[in-house]
Amino acid sequence: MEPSHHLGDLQHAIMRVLWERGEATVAQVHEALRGERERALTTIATMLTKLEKKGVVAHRTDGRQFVYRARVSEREVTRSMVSELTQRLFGGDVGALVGHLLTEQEIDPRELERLRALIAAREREGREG
Amino acid sequence: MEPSHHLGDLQHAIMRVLWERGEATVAQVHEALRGERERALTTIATMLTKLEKKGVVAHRTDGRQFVYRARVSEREVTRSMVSELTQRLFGGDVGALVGHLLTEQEIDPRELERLRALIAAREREGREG
DNA sequence: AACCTTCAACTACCGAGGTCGTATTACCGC
DNA sequence: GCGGTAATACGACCTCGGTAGTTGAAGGTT
Repeated sequence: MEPSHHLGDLQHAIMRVLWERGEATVAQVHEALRGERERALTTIATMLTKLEKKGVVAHRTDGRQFVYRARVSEREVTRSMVSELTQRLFGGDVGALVGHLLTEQEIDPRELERLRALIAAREREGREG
Repeated sequence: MEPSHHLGDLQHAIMRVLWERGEATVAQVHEALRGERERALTTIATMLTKLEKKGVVAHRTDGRQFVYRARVSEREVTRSMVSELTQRLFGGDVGALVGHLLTEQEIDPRELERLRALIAAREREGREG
C-alpha cells in the first residue's frame, strides 16, 4: 500500500495541471488555474512546496525558475482516492458503490449502454482470463 | 443544494453508530467504536458536540445523559460524498466513475451479474418512465 | 552602478478534524 | 450531609489544507 495519495482540492487542481502539461513553472500553474479562481502566486508556490514535501511532485531548476512535474500518476491518485471512499462508505465493496451510482445518481442513457458493454467485457475476461 | 454533508473519518464512524442504533449516548458510541481503536471518551463527546453544531446530529436529555440521534440520513451523506468525489475526479461524470470502477477495481463476478441486471432495469426505466 | 522586476524562501494565520486533560456539576449511596 | 462517581463543558494543542505578505537574492535595464 503506497502512502495514501490523499489530495485536497487545490492540490488536486495543481496536479491536474501538471498531468496535463507534463511540466510547469509556478507561474504556469497559477495561470492555468486562473479560470476557476484568482489566487495569489505565492499560494501556488507554497502548495507546490508542500506537495514536494509529500513526495507527489518534484522540480528541476531552469535558470531561476523551478519547473515542477508530477511524481505520481493520475491513475494512481484516482484509484487511491476512489478506494478510500469505497472503503469508508461501502466497507470496500466496489460493487455496492457501483450499485449506488446506478440507482442513486443520474446517468446519461448513452453512458448506460457503454457501461453495459464494459460489464460484458468484464464478465468475458473473468471466464477466460 | 444542502450544506455539503462532508464528514471526517471519526465523524463518519460516529454517524454510522447512530444510524445503526437510532439513538445512542456518548458512552454507547464510545463503546461501539472501541473495536477499531481506543479513544478517550471525551474525544467522542467533543466530536458529538461539533457534529451538533454542524447540524448533523441532535440530542435529548435522559437524566444526566445526552442521547444523540442523527439528523441527516445515511443516504443523504453517502450521496453527497459520492457526488463530491465524482465532481473532483471525473468532473461530475458519474458514468466515468462507474467505468473506472469496472476497469480499475476488482469486482466480484457475482456482483457483475447483479450490476448487469441493474443496468438493464435502468435502461428500461429510461425508455418507459 | 543604481534600479526594478522576478523568483523562491520564510513566516504567519485561519478553519476543521481529531485528541485529550481538567473543571464543574449533578446525582447516588452511605 | 459528605464523598465519590459519572456526565457534560471548556479549553488546549496538533496536523493539514489553504491563503497570502514579506524578505532577500538574482538578474536584467538604463
